[in-house]
Amino acid sequence: MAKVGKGVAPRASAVSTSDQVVTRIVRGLYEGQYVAGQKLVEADLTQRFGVGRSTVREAFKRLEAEGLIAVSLHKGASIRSLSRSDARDILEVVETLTGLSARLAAERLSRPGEKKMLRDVMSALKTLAANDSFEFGRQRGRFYLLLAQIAGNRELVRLLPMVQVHLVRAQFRTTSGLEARRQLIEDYEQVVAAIVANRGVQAERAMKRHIRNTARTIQRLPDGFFAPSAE
Amino acid sequence: MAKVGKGVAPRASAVSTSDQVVTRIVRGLYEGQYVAGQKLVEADLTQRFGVGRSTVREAFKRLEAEGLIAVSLHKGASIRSLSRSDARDILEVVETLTGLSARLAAERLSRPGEKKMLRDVMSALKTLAANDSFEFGRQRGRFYLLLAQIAGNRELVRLLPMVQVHLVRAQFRTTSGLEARRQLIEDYEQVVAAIVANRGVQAERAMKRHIRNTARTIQRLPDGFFAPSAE
DNA sequence: CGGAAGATATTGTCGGACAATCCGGCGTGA
DNA sequence: TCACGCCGGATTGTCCGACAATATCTTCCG
Repeated sequence: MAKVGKGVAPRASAVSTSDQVVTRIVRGLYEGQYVAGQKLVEADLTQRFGVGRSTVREAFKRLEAEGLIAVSLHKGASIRSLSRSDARDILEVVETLTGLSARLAAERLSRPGEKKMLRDVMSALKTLAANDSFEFGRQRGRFYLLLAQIAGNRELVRLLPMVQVHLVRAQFRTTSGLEARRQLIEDYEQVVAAIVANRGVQAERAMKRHIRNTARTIQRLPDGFFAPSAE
Repeated sequence: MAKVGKGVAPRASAVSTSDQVVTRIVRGLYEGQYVAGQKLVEADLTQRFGVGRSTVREAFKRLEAEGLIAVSLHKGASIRSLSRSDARDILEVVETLTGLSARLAAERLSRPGEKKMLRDVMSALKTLAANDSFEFGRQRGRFYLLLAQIAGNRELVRLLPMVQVHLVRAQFRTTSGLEARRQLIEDYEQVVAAIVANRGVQAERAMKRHIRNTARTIQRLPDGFFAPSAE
């Protein structure tokens, strides 16, 4: 064991530079800084972030594996843009994964702090609903992550953020009006109520219903919102 | 990984060198060439594969995002080894995803060639059951991929191979005796039967039951097969 | 025998180099 | 005018070497 010496500095640098690049790009996505389909030029990012090209390329590899960007040989990286069927496919998967999350969370809710965390996230959502769109999106992501954590399934924690809720959100963020947010919070309330009552099946059903409603709303959008179908 | 689509394959060279490295490492996993927990040293792989270090590092990034290896800062990459709860978590997720796959495949089975493909994969599995363990595993992966394709959900096609069935298989391959393979084929037969009969719910139930059985078998293994729990 | 100081190995990141490939513009011919 | 093919710049894919930061091994001393 290494000499611990004085006050252990909070290891802020437990993240590699390429991870930081990933974070910054994802944040840019959330902030609407990138448009679906937009190209990401290596030289551009190396300069903007002040890092080497290898670092940017490693970040690209990870973002590609996570489905946030598309990289084609000799043509470079671009923000992935979804066709109508892509959106449908993704939301079908999200439906089952978040459903599983909700069910397991209800079945395994045990530690006392967890109920409080749920309440906190919900109240934060309510506060933000009228305000900033960006922070509301972040908080929403935190809600899903919290469910996965309460569910006690690390694979869900790993997979859920990777499932491109980012992207769906980024591409269709413009549509989430104030009324939609009220509906969303109402849906979440039902899910949370079922979870704290340890009713797994009910929580799963409520969550799936919510995702299906979201999917229906998105599918009603005109073609202009989607990339041309790849089939 | 790819190479399953239509007959026309004009993109023979649509793979970058780092993708080839990924493929070779995954193949090595299937072949039992790597042990869970084993370290992957960059210099070693650069020499063995005759590629540059950046290429190997990019391959690592992707393998890490897919959950096949674990990379920690300044300590390098190693084949991910699963604790008992990791295995449980992964199989819970696999259960819902393959269940969804089976249900959608049953609901959307339409093109006539698909029934034939299902039959072909099944007969190939039966042929291989008594023989090579490696090829059997490959064919098994092809079965799941085929279901996702028939389901017509590209996100499933993208996610399923990433869900580390590889790893579960690599780590617990030794346990899959001949009797287990017969049982597996029987389970698959039921799934296929439900799919060609367009009975979605039934197909999903059969598939989930199969995965649960697999999980139960794995959980019965002694502690020595697992990495020490990370909680 | 334990543990600390030093030596060695490995990784993280940068910068440069070069070939392969893509893309946009230009000229030519119909 | 339009189609087509060629050309040159821009961008990517990959390799190499360099160096600092960190981890791991070795050795020596009390």
